[in-house]
Amino acid sequence: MATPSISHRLAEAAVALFDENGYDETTVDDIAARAGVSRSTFFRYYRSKEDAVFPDHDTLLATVDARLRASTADTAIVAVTDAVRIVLAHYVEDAEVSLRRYRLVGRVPALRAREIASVARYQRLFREFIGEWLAGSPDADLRAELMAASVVAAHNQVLRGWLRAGGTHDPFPPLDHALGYVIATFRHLERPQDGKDQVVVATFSRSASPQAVMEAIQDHLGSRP
Amino acid sequence: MATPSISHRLAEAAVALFDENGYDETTVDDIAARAGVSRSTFFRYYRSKEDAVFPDHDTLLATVDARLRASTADTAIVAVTDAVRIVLAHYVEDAEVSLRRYRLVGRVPALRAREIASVARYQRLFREFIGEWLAGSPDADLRAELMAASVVAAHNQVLRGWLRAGGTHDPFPPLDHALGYVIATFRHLERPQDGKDQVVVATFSRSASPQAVMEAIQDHLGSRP
DNA sequence: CACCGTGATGACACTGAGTATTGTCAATAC
DNA sequence: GTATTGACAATACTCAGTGTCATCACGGTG
Repeated sequence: MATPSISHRLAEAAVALFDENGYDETTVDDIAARAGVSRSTFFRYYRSKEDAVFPDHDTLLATVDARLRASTADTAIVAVTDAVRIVLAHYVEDAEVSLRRYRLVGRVPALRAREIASVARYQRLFREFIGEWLAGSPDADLRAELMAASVVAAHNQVLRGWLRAGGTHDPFPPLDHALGYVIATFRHLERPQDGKDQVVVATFSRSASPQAVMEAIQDHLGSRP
Repeated sequence: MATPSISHRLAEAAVALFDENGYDETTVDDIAARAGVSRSTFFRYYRSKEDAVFPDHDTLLATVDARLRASTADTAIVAVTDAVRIVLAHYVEDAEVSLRRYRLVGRVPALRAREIASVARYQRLFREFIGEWLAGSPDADLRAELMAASVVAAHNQVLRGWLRAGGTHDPFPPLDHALGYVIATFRHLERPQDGKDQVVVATFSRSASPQAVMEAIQDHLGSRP
């Protein structure tokens, strides 16, 4: 259409003004004026000034939630990696906007706080999903918490690297690497299929003393009480 | 002294009023009036309404920072666990206040956001410290990010459990368990001392097929590229 | 064509957080 | 005794966010 949606015009006006004049210096009136609507209309589309910077977070969160829920215990790991890829893909799709927002968020504490809060919402989602997946196994809550935190941290690390590099390279190989790392690290979280068919690998240095071997074994056993 | 510090009176008045009348329903004027000072005095002691709920976060953060900086690469793990214990100890010291705040934060989204932001600051601190510690090793940034996230997640999991239980039990054994778990999980993050003297443990199910063993080994190797 | 319901928008008023400025008073220094 | 400093109060201001009501465009209906 000739005139893009009001919602989109508002978001664009907001980011442009924040960029030009600074966040605190820009009033909602300014944004509404630039978008050619009234102040009240702004608040009809966005609950707050910050909201205009993160227009589609709720949608994305719902998408991730849906992807996680559309899986069984057998496909949990795939669901998690898929969900993370969805999020990253969302940033990559609109690299222009993502980069501008990244620079903006870096300069405005209020926006940084907002972003951190939304990251926490993803982490909570993953935690709940993984918690259900692991339910019944020992330390399920703890493990779910740790794995959710790691998954989200891995995503953020890759995303930040991509943003800092100016959104130039393809971030999915790094993401796969990072997620592979997380999954390998947490592989022993998976519930043993039938309790007897586990495969575990151990190697010993030929020069290792029996004491050193014992300590390694104790550490290993100590982590699964 | 007969009259406690104004700062303390303000914080107490704030939490009391938030408890009685709700957060949004309480104005800064109310808080100041209850503390027997003027509105402007409130803002002299706290930058915002939320600040009054988390009076000593900055101090605690500085303490943690100091503890981390007062360590070398050799003692990094001890420093991390110590730092986490400092934080938990701070909550336990004043269980009364911690519990009241926990209930309050659970009900007020604005406070929850604030708390999440301060958790992020701890995580950042740990990430930087661990990053320096691992500097030079492959994937140092990624590993630092993951371990910091896990350490913080472990702490929060234990803290939440303690708070939900009403602050009754001693949370340090659970913390040790959780941290032990994290450290065991990330043990292979430690840089090998001299590259040849590692001790690694591997066990195989007697019924495992050679293929299963090979897969396990490949997974193991895949996590250290 | 006149009428009517509906949904989007604007105009406006109000509350309250946070800031900045200025004034006042008391303690301490000199 | 006077000057300086610092803690607090008083006041006015900006602006985010909420709520209410009027207006206008519109599509359908009689």
